[in-house]
Amino acid sequence: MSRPLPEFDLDRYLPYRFAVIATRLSTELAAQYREKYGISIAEWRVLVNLAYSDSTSVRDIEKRVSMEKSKVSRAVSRLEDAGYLTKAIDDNDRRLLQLELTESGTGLVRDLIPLAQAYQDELEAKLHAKVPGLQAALDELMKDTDI
Amino acid sequence: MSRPLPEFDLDRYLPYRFAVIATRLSTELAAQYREKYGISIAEWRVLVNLAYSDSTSVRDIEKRVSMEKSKVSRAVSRLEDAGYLTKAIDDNDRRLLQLELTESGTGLVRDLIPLAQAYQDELEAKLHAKVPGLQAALDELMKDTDI
DNA sequence: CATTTTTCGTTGCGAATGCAACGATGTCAA
DNA sequence: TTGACATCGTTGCATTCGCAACGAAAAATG
Repeated sequence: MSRPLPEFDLDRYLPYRFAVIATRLSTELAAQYREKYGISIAEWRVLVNLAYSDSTSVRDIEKRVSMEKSKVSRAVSRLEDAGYLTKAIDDNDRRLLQLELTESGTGLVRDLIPLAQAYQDELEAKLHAKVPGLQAALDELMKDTDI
Repeated sequence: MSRPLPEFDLDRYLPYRFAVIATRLSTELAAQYREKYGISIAEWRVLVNLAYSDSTSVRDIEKRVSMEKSKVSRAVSRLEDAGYLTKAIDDNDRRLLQLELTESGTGLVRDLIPLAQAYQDELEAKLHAKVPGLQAALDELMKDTDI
């Protein structure tokens, strides 16, 4: 007969839980963005990072979002083609790109944010008092890039 | 001049945070699994679900893990080819599959679990007292399939 | 300086992904 | 019973993905 399996509580296993929840949250949102504005999640992240952080290069975004640089690069190219941002070479370091939202891109972000905020509000309402504890835990998990 | 952007705190935005953390956790783990045992995350999930839950059909796993059924189906096929599980037709409902780990599959799970548990322990150590609050929040987010 | 090493962004490529469509089976109602 | 409808798992297909390799540029080394 085979030996018994080790004890293991799949329902508390954090990598698994995070993956499942992240997929659910993102899929829901992605549907809204794609349907209404024709952009993907990767593109959404690039737009919002340009609008709400100091990230200006592909590398800045890559680091900040833990997104593969090829994924960032392709998202940026699509957004450029759509006229939502411009690429320029950084004069101080000619390897870097300086990404900048266009008027059109800024306008798009203005439209996207209320959708995002509404979803956030919905989640926080559902979580009630659990929000601070959750955010504190997420802070901790984000702390080291290399867990 | 363009109107200002709405207020928005990207660093607290839950779908975004979950996606980033989930990617980090999974990527780290996936490297270990692939390197040591040649299996993907999708395959890992199928194996562990068969070992530690009552899921026996593709659909059970699909529901439990929020994984596309085609993804489950392909993971199952690869695992079958590798000899880790068997497919049988459910006699009560001939549309369903009854998936079952082989000896070899059970052995593999026995090897995988300590790795997974070590990672969980590491995360919990890092989170200290924040674990219960986090798990409670995750419970809440998992509650409704359709958030 | 010259040379080696590192960094940035892009691209090629094979693998994985999600979606829709499909055949087979089961369910339900007329 | 029969026909319409729903469900399960697979597969085809276009898209996306991650990784490695690359050229260009900068930094480090000597």
